[in-house]
Amino acid sequence: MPESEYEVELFRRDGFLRRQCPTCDSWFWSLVETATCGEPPCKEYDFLGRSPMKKALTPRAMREEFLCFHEANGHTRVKRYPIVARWRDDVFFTQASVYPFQPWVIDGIAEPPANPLAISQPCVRFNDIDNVGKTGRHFTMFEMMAHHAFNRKNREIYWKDRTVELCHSFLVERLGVDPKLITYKESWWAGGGNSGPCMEVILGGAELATLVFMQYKDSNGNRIPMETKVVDPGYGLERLAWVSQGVPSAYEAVFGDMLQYMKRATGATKVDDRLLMEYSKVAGMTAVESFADIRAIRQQTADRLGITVDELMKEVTPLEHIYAVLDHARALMFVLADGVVPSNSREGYFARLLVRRGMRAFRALDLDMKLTDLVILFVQHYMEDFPEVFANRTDILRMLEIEQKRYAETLTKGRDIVRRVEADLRAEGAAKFDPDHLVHLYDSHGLTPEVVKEFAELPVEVPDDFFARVAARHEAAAPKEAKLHTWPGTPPASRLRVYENPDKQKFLAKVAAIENNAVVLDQTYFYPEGGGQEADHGTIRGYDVVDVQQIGDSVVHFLKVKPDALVVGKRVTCIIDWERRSRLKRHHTATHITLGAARKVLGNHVWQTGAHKAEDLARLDITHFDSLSDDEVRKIEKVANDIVLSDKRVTTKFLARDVAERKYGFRLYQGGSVPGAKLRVVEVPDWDIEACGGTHCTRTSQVGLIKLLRTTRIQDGVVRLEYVAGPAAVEFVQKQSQAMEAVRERLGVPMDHVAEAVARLQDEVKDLRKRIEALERGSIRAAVTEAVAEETTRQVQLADRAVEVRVAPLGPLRLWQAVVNPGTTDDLKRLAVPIIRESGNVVAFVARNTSASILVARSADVTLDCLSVARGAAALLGGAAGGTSDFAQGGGAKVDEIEAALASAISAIRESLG
RNA sequence: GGGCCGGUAGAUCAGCGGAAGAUCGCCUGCUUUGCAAGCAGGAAGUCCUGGGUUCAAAUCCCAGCCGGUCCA
Repeated sequence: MPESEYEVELFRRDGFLRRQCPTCDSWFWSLVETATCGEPPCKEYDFLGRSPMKKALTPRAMREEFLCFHEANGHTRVKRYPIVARWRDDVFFTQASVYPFQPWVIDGIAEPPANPLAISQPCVRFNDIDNVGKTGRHFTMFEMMAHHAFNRKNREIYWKDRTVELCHSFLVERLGVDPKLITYKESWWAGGGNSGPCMEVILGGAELATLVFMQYKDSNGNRIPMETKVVDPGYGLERLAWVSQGVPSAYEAVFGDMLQYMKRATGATKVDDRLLMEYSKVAGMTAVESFADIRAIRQQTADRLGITVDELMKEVTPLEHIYAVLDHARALMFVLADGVVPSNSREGYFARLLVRRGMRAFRALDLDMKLTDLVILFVQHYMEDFPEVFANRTDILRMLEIEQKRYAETLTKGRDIVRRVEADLRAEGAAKFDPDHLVHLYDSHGLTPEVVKEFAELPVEVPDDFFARVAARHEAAAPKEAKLHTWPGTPPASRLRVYENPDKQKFLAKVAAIENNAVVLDQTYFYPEGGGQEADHGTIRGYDVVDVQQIGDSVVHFLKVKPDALVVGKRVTCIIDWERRSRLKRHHTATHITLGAARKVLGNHVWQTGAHKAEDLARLDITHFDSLSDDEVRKIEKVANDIVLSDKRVTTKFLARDVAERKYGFRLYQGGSVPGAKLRVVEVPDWDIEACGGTHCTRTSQVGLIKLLRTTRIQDGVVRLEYVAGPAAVEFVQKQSQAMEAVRERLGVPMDHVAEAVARLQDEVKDLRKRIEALERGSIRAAVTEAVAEETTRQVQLADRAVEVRVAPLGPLRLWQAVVNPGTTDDLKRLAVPIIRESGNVVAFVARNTSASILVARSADVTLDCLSVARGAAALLGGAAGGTSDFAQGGGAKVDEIEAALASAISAIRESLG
């Protein structure tokens, strides 16, 4: 790496020296000679118990210190961004302070809210979740503080010199750190498609910050200089607070009161600080990648302290669980406050993961406590700095309660499942739960090996590669479906003018390009499919337009047939199918109104996760933790229609992205990420505001009736509403009342008695069916109980018809035969069962339908192999038979052979018994 | 978005190609001073829906609906 990349003014001015670390070979800068670069594993923490900072600061104080310092140095303090990154579709969560500015701001498309700015951004990362609680430094949720400067091509704010200077003086002047203790380590940063040089700021063996100078865009192996160079430093708030306090672990520094509360609740005996410090030191030295690393840390710590690993773990394990549960509760509070609904997919799954891990930690601690208990405390602790956690507390706690209940149910069920699996294992003679069973129990039933261990009596063998085995079951890749309508290559650019005049129904345009059925015009008022709204239809010089798609900078019209009469360069008349457009418009505005209604009725956690507006139906997917009750559906429908009737004005306007975000917040991003510097903001006043590119009614009253048709829970945490509006609603209501009227007429009752009448009919059918069965049985039984002296024919009632059954004495037994035509196997069964329930009977019945059936059965006290008899007869029918020696059935396709098959069965029986 | 598991009596589930079952709960009777219980009998089923394979499907295959679970 060339030295010039890193040699900043501060280093020259204050006389920093550049040296290479003898252990890790990396280059670093410091004021005095130091043995190594100062960062683990070259050097271990030496701030524990003796902070290099002048004051011990809580995270809150440290945050304020940082933000004030940068305000004093020309930065504007900005509010934190949501922890759910709804403005982008490549990630679920905000994982760094720069995420809110990617991609629009750093690509130079949109303006930042201020420049330069200072922020403390809550982030979540789940890749280290296994280490949380164990390493002294890993969290799932943390605050990344930063002072960002976005250097545009013609407007440089500041770059490396000032960045390092700010960092240095913050540490030295504000936090009172001896400059001789700080080292700046040269490194290279890459992430999210960008890269650049960076400097790691090391103090007391800990990395406090990474100063990233983002200046390249990496695209397939090439490093392209960015037009906007971004100062992207990341200061770990938790890390800074920890170092300032010099306590044994970051958790001790961050969780303060809550930690004391938990320690009291568990009655955790005071653990020797020295032990924890050694543990943190060793953990700090290790890059933790697998459980083996954790094991190594434990061993090494124990060795240093001169105790066994067991002795160490006895002290430390309860604390690890306490740390984890505190971390998870805090992360949940933020994640749920920002509108994540726990679910089995997407971002919701991570919330579920936190709940389940948290509950398991409580179990391990043997504590009768819930995450909600902790979250209530965290809300109180954070409400001053983050009032939104207080505002949403009811929603947060409700979702947590439900989630806790669900996991409790999973565990209750799990206990039974484990018992059953265990019984099967014993039956097979297995002596233990092998890895395959454990993987299945986890993957399909959510039971971790530790939970299985708890429920099982057999020994449980957990393989070290357990999670790798689980992962191996999830490797199959999903094929992407191709788009229906495409243009080969890149179509020529064209102007989309629908926003300039959304009322234009007819216009002239010049044909710019033609490719098969696809046409590009120089300008168009056709709405291309987008934001869940289907494309406009219509005609271009008489040719039917069946689809319109935005492809790059172009709008492509797809025609029903190849437009042979169109000529490139010629002007053509274009007409939009206005009936379709106005239906789409109504459904789109109805969608915004309904979303607002769902939010109002169900709560603030309701977000749109998808929507589709067609001509005759609209649907909206929202986040919600349960399926909707009839009452909730009715309420949403009522509230939505109230808004329709209130005749509110629907406004649309273009706003700069940062202005819109500042003014309306992130509720704007309902439909997912929206591209561009400017957002089109659609507002139903006091009701709903969204960034939306669709076409809309100008007043809510134009939507007409909104009729909810049905709601389904399309996955855990997501409910789909289907509804119609305007003329589509009228059509639906007409069709439905017509259908209802037809039903009512058949029943011959007034409309309000229809349900009752149907219920009565159902009961009647049930009753009749039973009576028929009873009659059948009675008639057959009557035939059976009569004495038989010689061969006779008896009539037996079978459902709707009488069947002739012949019965003949056969020694002390009675032999029954019958041909049921038409008849099925089931008929034979019903006929035979009452007979063979009595003693001394043998039956051989055949039936004819689309296929032929035979049944041979006997009473329990008769000795006869019915199965072989049936087999012999079925062979004649061209089929096969099965069953047991006392009850065999079979059949075949040769329906004309039933008489012969019966005769053969009878003679086989006579032979065997005679 | 994808993988895996499941849907049978009011509840929990067994059965997994040849007569729809168990346990608990429910009803009736008997036993018991009472309770807990015991004994005998009984009611209770669209085997999720629709196609297919088969002589025959709760059972096998396909599609759908519903639920659970894991992964990204």
